[in-house]
Amino acid sequence: MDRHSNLSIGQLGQATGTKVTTIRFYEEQSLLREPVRSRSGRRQYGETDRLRLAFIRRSRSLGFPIDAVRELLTLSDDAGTSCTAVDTIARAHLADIDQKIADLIAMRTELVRVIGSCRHGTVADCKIIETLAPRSVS
Amino acid sequence: MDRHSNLSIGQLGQATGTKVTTIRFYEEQSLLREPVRSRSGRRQYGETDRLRLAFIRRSRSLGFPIDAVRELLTLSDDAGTSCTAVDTIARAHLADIDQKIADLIAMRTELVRVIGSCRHGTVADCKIIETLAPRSVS
DNA sequence: CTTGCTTCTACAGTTACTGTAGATTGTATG
DNA sequence: CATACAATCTACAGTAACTGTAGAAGCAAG
Repeated sequence: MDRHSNLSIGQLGQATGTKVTTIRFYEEQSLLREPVRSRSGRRQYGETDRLRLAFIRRSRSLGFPIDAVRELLTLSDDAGTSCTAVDTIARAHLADIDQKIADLIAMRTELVRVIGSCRHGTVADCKIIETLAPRSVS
Repeated sequence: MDRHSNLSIGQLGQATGTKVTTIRFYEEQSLLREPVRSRSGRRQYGETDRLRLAFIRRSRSLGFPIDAVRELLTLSDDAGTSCTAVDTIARAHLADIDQKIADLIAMRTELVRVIGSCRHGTVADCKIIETLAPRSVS
């Protein structure tokens, strides 16, 4: 009682903030499975598709390229994937995620500081550039 | 004693993990100022450019589109920007940043769980998709 | 002075969408 | 039931943000 909430492509788009064309694009890239079709050929989606698409969109907006999203999805998809493979993928992304979190917190802190100083009537000069330490390049 | 560390475009690319062509692209988009040129016409960069480019790259990898990066840069650039304007920009991005942080922490937690279960020899089925609550659509 | 690497401009190609055209279908009134 | 109007279909062209390549010129080492 969940598989077949039966969303049209338009409704799925609405529910996830995704353009209809983008959904078809993800299908073409096999990020989304080919959905069941109605007698007249229209795509029919369920709750699982909605969660999956929401995940894809969120990941993309966090700056993960399509290939990274694909990898993260395999963690969910293949219950049959070996522990070693899962571990490798998960670990690889963990380092990246930690870096992203640290960067965002630094940005956040600086923005809060600027907003605070604004509230007291002062235009603080924003040091947002300096707060992100340059990435160490191998 | 900082303005003129005199980096070539190649060195700047190295220092920030950016392709030379991408640097020229950012210049064209006025994310980077037009640099001083050597007598023979080669671009010469300084420490300020390096920090700025590092910031741009980091922001991009965090999923901020070019226009958002441009806005964040104006916070740093225009000491003359009004307090109201600064506050508006900063606040607008703050909400986005908080959402990104929450998403990344959720992903991180799930990855850590999967890695942990792997270490104990079990293949946990990864619930990473479910951890990101679907974005509420206005 | 030549060999080889870097940089230059200009433009074509790639990734990840986004929009559009023309046909078909589903549905909400008159 | 008709018919208008929105949603969907396929197919393909356009956009954003790079990325690569060609051909010419600069520079440093041997």
